[in-house]
Amino acid sequence: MKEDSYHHGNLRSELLRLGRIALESDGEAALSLRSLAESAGVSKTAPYRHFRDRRAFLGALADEGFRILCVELERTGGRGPARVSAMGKAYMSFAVAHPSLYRLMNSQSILELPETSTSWARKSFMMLAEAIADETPLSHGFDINAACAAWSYIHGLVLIRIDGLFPFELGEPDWDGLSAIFPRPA
Amino acid sequence: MKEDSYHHGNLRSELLRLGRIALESDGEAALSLRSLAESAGVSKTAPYRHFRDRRAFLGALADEGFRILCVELERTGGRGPARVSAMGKAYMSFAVAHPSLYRLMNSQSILELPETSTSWARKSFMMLAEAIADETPLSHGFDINAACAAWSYIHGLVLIRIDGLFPFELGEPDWDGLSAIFPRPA
DNA sequence: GAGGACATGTTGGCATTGTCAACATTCTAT
DNA sequence: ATAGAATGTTGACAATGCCAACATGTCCTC
Repeated sequence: MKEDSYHHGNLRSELLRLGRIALESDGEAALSLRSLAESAGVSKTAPYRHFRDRRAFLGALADEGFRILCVELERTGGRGPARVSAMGKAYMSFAVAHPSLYRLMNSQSILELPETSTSWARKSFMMLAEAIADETPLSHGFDINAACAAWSYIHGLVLIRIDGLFPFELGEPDWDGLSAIFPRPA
Repeated sequence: MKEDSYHHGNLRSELLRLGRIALESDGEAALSLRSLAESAGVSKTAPYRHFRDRRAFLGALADEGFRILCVELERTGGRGPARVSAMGKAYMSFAVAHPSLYRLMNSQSILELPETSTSWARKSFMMLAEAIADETPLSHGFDINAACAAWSYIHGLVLIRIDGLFPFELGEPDWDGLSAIFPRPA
């Protein structure tokens, strides 16, 4: 654990910490393992002892992100419509707080990784889906299409906001109406 | 225009053509101006006579994409609800046909470019927004929040589909219900 | 404790890429 | 024809991902 010992002691978590910072300040494309290694005061290839390659490192960052997201979704209280809108808000808050991380977490090449992400990613989705299912009339049970529709809407809102896609001023989304929109009667 | 002349003759459009192909086959991150130049049978720095830098090249690709999208949205006929759902379908079809291009068109760093995209990008959005406005009760007029909500939903659906985010089988979205969902009465 | 397996870190190197500067060739307009 | 603008080429530099070979430290076993 010494500062100047041959072994760093915490390199893996230190790289992840620096990676989070670099990711949010300059975006994924600009993130390089070499420069992170330098920041950590370690040689250029040291990171490869902890991550198979750059993609695996990004996968680990994304995995962390999903874990945090799960915690924040879990923390939302309430039941029924209130819970759904609280989750929508929490989801948006997370994305606005960590926009590059949010993009990374939902990027194709990262979610393709077999070893990382999938479980936490799936869990965070299931939390949303279940909150929506609670809201569904019981006769319908768990409506996968309604869950996907709701998620699509939130995902779209989030991206349009964090990517600055919308060319006009926007008010706060109508979170309270969220559960009223989905699911709709067939 | 000769094959082996010093001047290529069509380098700009040839690079764009090759760029579209490379973009869809390997994704944006793997696209390199050097390799495109080589494919075009031209030296590694020739592209810089036509595009300021890599980002500007991607911007030109995105611009083309928006132009095509506008054409395809324009082509959708109908009025009222039918037009809205037709546009939703056309939008999705475009994205599914050119997923990497769609991602590029909606990426932050590209839309930041001052010279490209903005006008066509804005136009394609306005087309969607106006179709939705047509559908809005006239007393409401052009409801920017409703337009954004509808766009968010479609954008989310598209990304979830092209990025393969959804961990379950999905049915076709309920396009016919689209205009019934947004706008909703305040 | 001695010694060896294993984890972790380092050096040097290679290929790819973006981009610049300096130079070459061709086209266009006068 | 000739000057100047377009367009293309060569050579170079720095940054990066990643590999191989080697160094150093940790830890477990005897």
